[in-house]
Amino acid sequence: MKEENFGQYLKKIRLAHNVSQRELASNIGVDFTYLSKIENGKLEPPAEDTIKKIANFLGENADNLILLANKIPSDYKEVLKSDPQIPFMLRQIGSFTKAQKRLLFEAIENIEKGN
Amino acid sequence: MKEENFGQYLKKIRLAHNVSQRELASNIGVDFTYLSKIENGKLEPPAEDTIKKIANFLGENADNLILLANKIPSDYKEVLKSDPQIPFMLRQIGSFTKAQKRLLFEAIENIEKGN
DNA sequence: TTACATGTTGATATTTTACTCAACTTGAAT
DNA sequence: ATTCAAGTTGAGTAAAATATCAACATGTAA
Repeated sequence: MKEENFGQYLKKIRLAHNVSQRELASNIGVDFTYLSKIENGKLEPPAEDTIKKIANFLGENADNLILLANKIPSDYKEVLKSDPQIPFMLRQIGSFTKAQKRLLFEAIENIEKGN
Repeated sequence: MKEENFGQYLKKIRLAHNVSQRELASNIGVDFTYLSKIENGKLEPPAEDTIKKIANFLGENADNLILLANKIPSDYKEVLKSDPQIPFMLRQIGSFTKAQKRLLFEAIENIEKGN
């Protein structure tokens, strides 16, 4: 199962919202030809800020789009720096099995609920 | 409690290892004057790759150094993309109280230990 | 006092990122 | 056949990121 790339996904959501390249472009403040090239994989995905504007205009989740673009949302920095254990934790999670991840998500649910 | 910056910290660990700017520089493949400026905050911290080489040469933790440089280790991308719930989780954790974080770290410990 | 190791500074260079602009193509409606 | 909206392509560019090089200063040990 090959991963969908940014360009393909952008085109898909843009069309799903019935928006032309020109319309999207003018609303987010870039040239429409730039979007064309991105959708066709001729250029790399845009900067994070531009991606956020796209997400915003199309009502999509910005984090997803940013990660698809192979970037890490820069907001995460604050979270990661807020506690020195968090970076460490993230690496641990990276080596978790699916079952362990499931347990983790459950644990988080419970912590949130205050159990 | 003001946060220590990259330059100050670099200088500290470099000296702790009794290494001159020239020695460190030549071992990681940059000009030593560049290190000088970084240590004195005249220039921004180096690229992630360069930071990794520093960490490696000085036997320090790369993630720490990279985060100090106000960057996110790009390795985290894989973890974040490995499961769509992880980015979401990270944001949740960002709004956790200290107590909740403590609970979370405990939970992770237990998951690892297989309880 | 010379010599040598270390560190600093100013000017500049290189590379990468993130785009723009002008020209052209394609397809559908009039 | 013309027009018009939409999309594509090639060449070029501006700014930010990441450094280098030459010159000089500073401390210290021979």
